[in-house]
Amino acid sequence: MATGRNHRPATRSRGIPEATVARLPLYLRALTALSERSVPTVSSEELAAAAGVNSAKLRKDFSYLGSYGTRGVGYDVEYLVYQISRELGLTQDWPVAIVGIGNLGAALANYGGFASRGFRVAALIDADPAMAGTPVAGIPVQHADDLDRIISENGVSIGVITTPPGAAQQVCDRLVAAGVTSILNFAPTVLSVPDGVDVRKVDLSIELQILAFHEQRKAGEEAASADSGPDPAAPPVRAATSSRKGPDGDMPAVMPA
Amino acid sequence: MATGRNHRPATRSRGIPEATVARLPLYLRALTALSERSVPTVSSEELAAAAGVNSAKLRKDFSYLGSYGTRGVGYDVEYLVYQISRELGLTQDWPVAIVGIGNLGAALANYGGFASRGFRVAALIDADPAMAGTPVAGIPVQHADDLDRIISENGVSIGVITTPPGAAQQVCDRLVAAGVTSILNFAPTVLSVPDGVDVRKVDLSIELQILAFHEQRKAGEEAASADSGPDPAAPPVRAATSSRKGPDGDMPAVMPA
DNA sequence: ACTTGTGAAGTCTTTCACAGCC
DNA sequence: GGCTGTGAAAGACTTCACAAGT
Repeated sequence: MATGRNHRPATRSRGIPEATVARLPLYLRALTALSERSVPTVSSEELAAAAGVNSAKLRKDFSYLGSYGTRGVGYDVEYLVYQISRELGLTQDWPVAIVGIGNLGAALANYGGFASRGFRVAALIDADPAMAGTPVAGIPVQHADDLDRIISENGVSIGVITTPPGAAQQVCDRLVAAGVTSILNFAPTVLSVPDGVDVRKVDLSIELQILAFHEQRKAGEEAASADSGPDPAAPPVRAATSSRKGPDGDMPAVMPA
Repeated sequence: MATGRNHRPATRSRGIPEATVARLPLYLRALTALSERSVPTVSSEELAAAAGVNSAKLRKDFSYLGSYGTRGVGYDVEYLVYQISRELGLTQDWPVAIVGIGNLGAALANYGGFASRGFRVAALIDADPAMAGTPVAGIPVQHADDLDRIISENGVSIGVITTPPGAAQQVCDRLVAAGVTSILNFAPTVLSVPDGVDVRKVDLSIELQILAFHEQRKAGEEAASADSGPDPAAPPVRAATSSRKGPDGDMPAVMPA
């Protein structure tokens, strides 16, 4: 796992499954909406619907946190909001630094969802000297030369990388050296980090490619009869006679030079 | 053999596991980089390292596509690039429409990774009449009133939603009505769509919250040298005052009225 | 000698279904 | 009547380890 994943082996620490952790924010959002409408309690069925999951899964998820519901009644909204927030660490303030203030970096700096929940954009950093001082979302951009100082002065432990791919690894190294231990990476690169540093990746083009895969399936199914396939751009050629065995779409065999 | 029949694996992706599909773009990116450096062949070990996964997983993934390697040698880079591209449906052109041209929408419109592989930003749509006609990333923004026409005229089947959350479901409905069958949703909302429509979600604040969870745990580990509590599992301590039995941190202030 | 491809084993996640409580 | 909490079963995914091929 070159992505610097944090593997916590056998020793059963009080482990909440990763899949559950990934859904807690979803529940929290749904609960917050209910809270704003002053709904006092909610059943697993209702909450699950609002969060877009099924209710058995939700109940199982909550069971890892403790017994926070009341049989026959449901869950107390405010109480759950607090418990999940605490579990996620959102009862404290997390200063975040965004590195790479291009289109995407600026969009993130302006994104309301950040500030709304424990996260505070503490610094914007860019390598372009021309940007230094320019305020983006009301926060002045600082130069990358000062990255170290900025990170430690602000006590930043979560960094967001929105640089071009070529710069991402280097920025990552510097962030880690300065004390950052969690990174959200928007650059389409595989980052390598030392043990103990978490990386999460958001990759727009990967998401689109996954959609395209399913989209293609749908189209193929529809016209399952004819239409053997539009001849795409020059397919590479494969060598010699041999044991190719693609599941269906085998192709004219040719080999690259 | 297994006891059960093969039921639909939720997202029917005939044969190829969803987890594998999600990694194909990663492999493709690594392969493209190799291709650009004119590397002719690559072993599962090398390619796995470049993609940030382990080699057994990669080989298993490829085995779902067919036997595209050569034992004792490795994989032919160009050939694999083609096969994966075809599998993902990237040998054809996918016109994409982005709805909601705020900061994020504009960032996406400018994002090079889109165009680079089969995806073409065919239309930008926004509800603000003041934006109509303004070019963003060289493409004029069109008004949401014409959404229907724009989608069908351009043959768009993939839509990207970057509107504020309040507008997302409505936009989604209109996209679906106009013929879109795959949606990439950046709005922090659970979209409901009819069967046959795929939705993928990218949620920035969720990613941050997951990082915060792990970050918090790291901090706690450091400090609490002694194990966090007497008993991590749930012992039948349910007596005492009331029936709450959270793992450790019991309530502070935020209880309901 | 070297690397792929894959059954089998292991682990993680989801779902079922019902006991227990309101 | 209601609903939660949870063992147990089912299923999906990963990893192991080695036979088979070049």
